[in-house]
Amino acid sequence: MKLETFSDGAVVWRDGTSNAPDRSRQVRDALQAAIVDHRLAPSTKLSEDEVGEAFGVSRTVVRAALQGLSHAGLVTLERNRGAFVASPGAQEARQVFDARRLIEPDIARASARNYIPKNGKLLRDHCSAEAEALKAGDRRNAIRLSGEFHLKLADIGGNLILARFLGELIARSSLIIALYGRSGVSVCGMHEHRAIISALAAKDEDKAAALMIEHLDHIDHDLDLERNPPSPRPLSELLDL
Amino acid sequence: MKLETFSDGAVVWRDGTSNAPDRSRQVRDALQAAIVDHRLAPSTKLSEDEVGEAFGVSRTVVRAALQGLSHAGLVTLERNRGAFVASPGAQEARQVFDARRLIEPDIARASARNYIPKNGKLLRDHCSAEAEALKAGDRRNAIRLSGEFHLKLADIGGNLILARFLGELIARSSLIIALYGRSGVSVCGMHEHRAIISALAAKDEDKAAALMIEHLDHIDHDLDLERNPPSPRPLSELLDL
DNA sequence: CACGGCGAGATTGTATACAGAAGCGGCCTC
DNA sequence: GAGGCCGCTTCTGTATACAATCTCGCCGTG
Repeated sequence: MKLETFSDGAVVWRDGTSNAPDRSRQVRDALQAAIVDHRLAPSTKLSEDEVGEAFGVSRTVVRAALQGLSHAGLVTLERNRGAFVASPGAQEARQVFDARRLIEPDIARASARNYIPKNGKLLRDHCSAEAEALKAGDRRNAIRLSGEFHLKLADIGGNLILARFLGELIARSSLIIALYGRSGVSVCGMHEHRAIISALAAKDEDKAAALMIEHLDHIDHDLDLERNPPSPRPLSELLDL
Repeated sequence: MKLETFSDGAVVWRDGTSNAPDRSRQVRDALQAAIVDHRLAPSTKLSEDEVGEAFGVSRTVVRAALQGLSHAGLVTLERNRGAFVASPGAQEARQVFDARRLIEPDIARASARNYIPKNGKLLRDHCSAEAEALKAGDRRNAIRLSGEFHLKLADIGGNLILARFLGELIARSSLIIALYGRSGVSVCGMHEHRAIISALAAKDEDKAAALMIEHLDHIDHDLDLERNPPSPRPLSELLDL
């Protein structure tokens, strides 16, 4: 399948995640998923050989995936030493959340502007899935869905560039929560998600933005950036696919 | 991009440009520079072999560089077809500038907050260099310096994550100006840069933000997003290193 | 004359081989 | 016994070889 570009700029440029038999991206996505839902702890070493063997691909492919993750800030590459799951410091954590506080209210506004009923159904279904995962104690899916909610909002907002930025920020947030989260579980107040949906449905931009700020503040207040020293060096090996 | 993490959380996150004999990054930077200052036109094909020969490296290194540029939105990769200098459509262009209008005022505010006299000197010197390049008709350097001014502001602002995002946005802006710019030359009203510096020196956050918005609007108004169809493209070869 | 299939050439996708750097342990020295 | 030096091992960095896929021109047919 090809990627079509139209003259008027209606570029439907979705990352070729779905249909492309792009092995490197598959590995990248799998690793990102594993990092985001805390199966791979910060500072875990990602040896090229090891990862390659796990996915049945050569180091070439793995390297491409790791470089992509590095660009997204989920992995740090150290020359001649290898790749490690990122372990953001307190300062970096603050900057990530500052960036989110800047971007997400604007996204919420845009979503309210662009809102159509179909969005509401999708978002509500999403929230139900979240609730279900949370109730079932399925922490992995709860975390993933919680982040995806914010991403879906960004998609509705319509600015694909901001959406991609936010994707990075959310992924990194997940790392940060893994390192500094207090409760860890109540990652994202799901009720707040529902409240935001209501504001969108009412096309109330200001309210949507305000609720988003409040929501982010709640997530932020669940962090303890002081107490936790960057983290020692646990070396775990859990790549259960 | 290497990330050094200290135990106290003081993350010094320097691009490994200077000391690292990282060939892939060198190629990436050279290509980015060539794209940004319009030596490489949008839609130009970047053949791996060709680029590799130009820099005297193997395709392995080139591929890494191209993938990085693709992630930054300066290059589009098409599977089994190769890499091309990106040719953003009108919609994408609007999104880039919308993102800048969102991020840069905040950066201006932060810069005003963090301002110390040393910054003023650096920025004024930078402006002088801009003026000089402009007067000398050195379009390449004028464009580059004009963009770098915004980046320096982001550095002063202190949020490295936003600074990196902005770096991407500025690079892409350069592409957009190449495609849709009317005058093309008055890329960035330099006087507006000076005005912003004054606002920073006065630590007047609101004024700095307002001036920044105005500045971005001016750049934006120099674009003609309607008229220009993405543009067909020749194959030029101007990689003067 | 137009259209569609087909094959040669070119270009990318992936694997593998080799070279060089970092880490580790043993051994020697003081 | 402690510390430092030097080899080995393991890993990454880079180049290259081979396979898969696409492009484009050619030729045959309707």
